Amino acid sequence: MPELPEVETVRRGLAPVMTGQTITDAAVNRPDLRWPFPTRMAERLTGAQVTGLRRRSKYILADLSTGESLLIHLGMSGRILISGVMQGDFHHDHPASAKHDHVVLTMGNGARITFNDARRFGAMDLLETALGDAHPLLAKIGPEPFGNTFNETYLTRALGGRKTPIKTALLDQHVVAGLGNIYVCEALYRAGLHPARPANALPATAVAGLVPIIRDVLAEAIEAGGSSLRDYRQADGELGYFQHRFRTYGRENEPCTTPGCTATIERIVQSGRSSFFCPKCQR
DNA sequence: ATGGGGGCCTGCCGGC
DNA sequence: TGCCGGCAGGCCCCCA
Repeated sequence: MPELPEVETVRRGLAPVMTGQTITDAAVNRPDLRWPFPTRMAERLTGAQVTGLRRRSKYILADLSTGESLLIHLGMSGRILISGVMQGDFHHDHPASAKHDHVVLTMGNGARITFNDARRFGAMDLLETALGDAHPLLAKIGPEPFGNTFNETYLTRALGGRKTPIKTALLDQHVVAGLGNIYVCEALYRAGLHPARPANALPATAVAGLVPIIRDVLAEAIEAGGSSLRDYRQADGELGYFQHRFRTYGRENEPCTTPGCTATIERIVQSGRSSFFCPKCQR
């Protein structure tokens, strides 16, 4: 499910109900997700106060008063839902004991934080907060797209020498953090770049243009609460609505929406993933 | 070092 | 109604 905008939306939803609260109970309903949970995870979570919620790439990090941080990745189908507390004007409840509810945290304020993941490509781990990005899953991830180190100079170097298609390169988390299949397709459409263009053959102007385009598409998606396909929800149960602004993703055979363009969106497969693009607008 | 493909899982949808 | 293939927002790992 989740790319950077969806993960950031979930983080923002969790922050007000988790920050400053103590985890009074941790129900761990299976031994693993993609990998085994860390030893005694439930015990290490119970009684800990959540001092802050951060995001790095597509990971959520909950810093705990114990000196550890809970690392969460949603994989493809992971969801986090809040229940048991009033959320704004509405109370979104979550059916008790739903299928694939793998971890449920109960907070001191009564909130229940449920991690549900049908496909179990998600992950959870505990690491020493002081380790920072030294965790194996974080160590090799590229710069945050909204950070200063993600700029034209950096991107030129990162793409240089890479013959791989620009689509594949931008999907590579070592190049830039947080992009997934949807937002790469949308960014390349905005940039007017064909997804099969070799990454190392882009003109300097195209590379320079990608930096603000990537930031814009992600920022707009965050503002819209992410994109809701299939089962994605914000943590409060609300749907995101950026999917209504897709120009290419999932629009195979539909008309290109660029004013004056009469072409239809095409789909190709690159590195086993669908790429959607307009053959006239993207070269 | 780069890149391609397999594999991990479950669910859903369309076609027969 | 049922079965089957194809597809899905991610990413690690192995191989060339």
